[in-house]
Amino acid sequence: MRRMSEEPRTSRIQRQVVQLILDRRLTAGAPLPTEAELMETLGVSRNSVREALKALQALDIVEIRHGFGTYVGKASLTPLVDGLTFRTLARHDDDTGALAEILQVREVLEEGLIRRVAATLTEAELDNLEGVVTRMESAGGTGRMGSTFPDLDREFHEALYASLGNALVPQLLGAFWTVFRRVSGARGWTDDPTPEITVRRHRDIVTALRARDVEGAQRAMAVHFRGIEARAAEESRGVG
Amino acid sequence: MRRMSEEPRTSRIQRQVVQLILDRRLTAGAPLPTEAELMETLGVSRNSVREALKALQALDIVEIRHGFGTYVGKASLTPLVDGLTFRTLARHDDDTGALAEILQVREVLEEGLIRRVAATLTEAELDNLEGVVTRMESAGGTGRMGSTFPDLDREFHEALYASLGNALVPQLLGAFWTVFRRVSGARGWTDDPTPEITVRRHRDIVTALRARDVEGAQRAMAVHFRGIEARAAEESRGVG
DNA sequence: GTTGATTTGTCCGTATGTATG
DNA sequence: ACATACATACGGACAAATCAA
Repeated sequence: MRRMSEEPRTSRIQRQVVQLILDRRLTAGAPLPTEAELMETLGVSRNSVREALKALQALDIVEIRHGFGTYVGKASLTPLVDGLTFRTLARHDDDTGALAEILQVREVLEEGLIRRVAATLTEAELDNLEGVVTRMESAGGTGRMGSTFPDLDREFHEALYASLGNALVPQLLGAFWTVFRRVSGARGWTDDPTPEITVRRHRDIVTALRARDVEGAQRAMAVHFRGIEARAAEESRGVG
Repeated sequence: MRRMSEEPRTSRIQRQVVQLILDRRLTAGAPLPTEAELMETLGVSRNSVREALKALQALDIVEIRHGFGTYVGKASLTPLVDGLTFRTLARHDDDTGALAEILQVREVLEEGLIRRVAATLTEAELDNLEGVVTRMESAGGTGRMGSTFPDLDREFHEALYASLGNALVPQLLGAFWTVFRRVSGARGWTDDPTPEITVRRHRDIVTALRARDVEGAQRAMAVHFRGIEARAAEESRGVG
């Protein structure tokens, strides 16, 4: 007769800590019991507590501040970023494939999302978007492309879907964007060689949105992604 | 004179282990150095090694088997599932909001994706989809709904996008699906009260696809999601 | 089936670094 | 400068799980 294998202590502690957060209705930033308190409450050693907290920290469910305390985390999508980055970098065989998959998901998402915001975008929001494009233009025109240009690109896509009121959307898109950029950096890719064209793609999107042309906006977004895909393919060809 | 705060040891070890996997071109399932070897190679204590490995395990970048060894993980999207589940459960204020956000992302994704597969789906794949729907029908018709019905629903949506050749898509959809189901379970929601309608929605999708009616397929998918949203809203209203 | 070797799981005690007052 | 509270890190020890002889 073999005893059913029990759950590992660390996993159990992880669940218990999560349950504690849920039960006490703690929100992000709220202080958690100290390691010593958790040791006593749960009846386990410090090592077990620490290993469980480290795992939860990796998921951004708890945040540990050295010499200060442990707090409820923001549960951001950084674990997704880390995982996707690792996946992409680890697939040496199917090099450009993993990035292309992420790009396709982003493309499908944004082409669908832009249809939904096209009708609800206010003039003020359109002005804001146009302002971002103008800043992209001046950033790209001043010779060498600083770190601001990609950030403005990200800002554009985030601002575009702000009116949806869906907090998950910008986080997901931001996660994909960050993975793309990290992998690009790790592979030593050059910056956008034709920023003027990229700026124009964005301006086309705003123009279509201002005209309340839903189909045109989606088409402009699709064209934008064709450019990104072509560039990614070009870069990976140049490296491989 | 204050020394610049150094990077925490555990974080550094995490990066080093990841780098080791990348440098040695290890793929999922490949054995990693033992804790003792890592201790010596990296010149750190066993606890530090273990905490780093626990964090990487939470990200599914490494897999630890008790009494056996440590291996390269599959880098699945389970961290995303854990994070989204926690987020949804932790937001007591905006209860149904977090689930609705996930549902909206899934909806935008699937409505866009079905357009792309509509043209490339083979007759064999359509037959397979129809088979899944038929099994759903019989599972729902036999009185009480076992655990097979939701699984068949998931199988349908996964098989639908298999021809895309994008491995990320089914994983992402599967992650959203799992979160939805876990949260439903945690809230004690009942099973689908009208399985016949759900089955019909799926059959409508297959019918449209078989007719190569792209618009119709997208519309059928949209209708399907309207039903899911309505049910979710109903359930959360009944609980709240 | 038992034993032994290997590897991870858990615990303890101690010392050190960090942030706050 | 000092004291307190807390997380970080180390070394040693034993328990539990797995596999192979």
